[in-house]
Amino acid sequence: MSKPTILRDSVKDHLLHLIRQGEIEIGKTINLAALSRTLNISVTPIREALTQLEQSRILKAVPNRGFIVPKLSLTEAENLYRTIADLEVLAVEGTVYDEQLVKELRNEQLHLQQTHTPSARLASRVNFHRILIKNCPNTILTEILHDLESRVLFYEQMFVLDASFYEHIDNQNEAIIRAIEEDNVPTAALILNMNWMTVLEYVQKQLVLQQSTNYEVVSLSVLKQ
Amino acid sequence: MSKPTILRDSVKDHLLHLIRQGEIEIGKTINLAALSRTLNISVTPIREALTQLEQSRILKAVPNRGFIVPKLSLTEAENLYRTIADLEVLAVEGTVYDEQLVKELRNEQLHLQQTHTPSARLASRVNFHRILIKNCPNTILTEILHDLESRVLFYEQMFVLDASFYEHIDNQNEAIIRAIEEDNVPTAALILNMNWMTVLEYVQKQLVLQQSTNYEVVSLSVLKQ
DNA sequence: GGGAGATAAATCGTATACGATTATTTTTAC
DNA sequence: GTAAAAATAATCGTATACGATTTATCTCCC
Repeated sequence: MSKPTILRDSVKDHLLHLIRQGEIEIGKTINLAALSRTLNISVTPIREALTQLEQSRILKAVPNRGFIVPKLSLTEAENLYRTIADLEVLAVEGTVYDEQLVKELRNEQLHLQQTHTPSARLASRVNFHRILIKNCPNTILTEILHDLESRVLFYEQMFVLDASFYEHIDNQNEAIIRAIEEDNVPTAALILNMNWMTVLEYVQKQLVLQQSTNYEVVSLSVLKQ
Repeated sequence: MSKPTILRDSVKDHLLHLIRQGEIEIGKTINLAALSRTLNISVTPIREALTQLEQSRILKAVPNRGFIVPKLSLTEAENLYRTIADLEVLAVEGTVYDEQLVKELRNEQLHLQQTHTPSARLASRVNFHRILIKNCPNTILTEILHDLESRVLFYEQMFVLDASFYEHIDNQNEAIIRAIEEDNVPTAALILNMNWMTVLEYVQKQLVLQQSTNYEVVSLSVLKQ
């Protein structure tokens, strides 16, 4: 006897997928009527899903205008990534790593090394972190982490991360696994924190670049006058 | 130029108030039609608010039956309070306590000492913690804490906390303030953690009591047969 | 060509309607 | 009297309708 499908849950998954694929542009209103036609359902469950994503802070509701993916500020990026790092360290410290779990980490690490498209790499990186906290007994903590990671995924996929970035990540993941294998949790935690700080630095760099690109566009249009 | 009122936000506040006042019984479906009549609005924004509270995990949606306040399990209580304690310690470690903030803490502590009804004490205790993290620069962290505390408030108000509990809290708050005044953050953090563990122990005790009370009721009805 | 104002079109947020499901009440059988 | 089945009422989740607001387009004037 299977659980009934609630449309808002399906819509929420679909929306998250669209967001993660970068198919929703920052600042642009998500069009309810278009979504309704695409999904062939009414706007009611769509709105319910959207308001849930608003509650998650993945989306922002602009009254009378609709729902948008908000721009990520430098400050918010910093706060998000620092919090993720801190929480994941807590989760790792609360986890017992048996052989099976280490094996899964190793497999995902191998997969990350063998994968070459940005989206596949991102997915693999995400999986690595999911496996890392998979056996954490504190489900509240893992739920929060899951939510926070959902929030940053969109921005990461947007910044078509390059090869040197993944080489760096690769090395850090490797070191994390090794520390875990040696039951050296403090070291694993330390490298894990560094790992997230690496991501933060990269995202911040891209945000600054993006900002100065926008500034140049504005400057050019001023010169046109 | 003020922001337009979005009904679901007002409804959400109202629902949270009802929940915190214990006016919604655990496990019983929240009646949409009754709420619609009470608030004199349609069920649409009510459902939007409810689905947001579902997303917050304050409520649970039971398909085709509606929304309920879920029962708090011992495990979940432990995970919630441990996570709150850990996060609040992080927030305190990231906060600079100036004279003004310490003064506010002192005032709230005095208020807690002078207040005698359970609901006023709970409100004061909550305020104390809010002031404690008020100047934390990491707004992501404070948002998460705010959400987590919302989740446990209902259960705390339900367990009409007694005088010895508040005496204990009082002492711990006093010690936290003193440690902060001495710029001794590690000690403040330690006592803060103990503070939340005290609350956890009390809530767990009440949950166990409640459980055995329910067991007795079931046993009596079996004997009747 | 650009800005301002007016108008039309599109869209949002909420209300209402309705079929499906659950809860409650009534009826039937033992 | 009790349990099970049937009938009825209540409610949920979704679709549709509609007034309010925003966006896009058009026209006029400088």
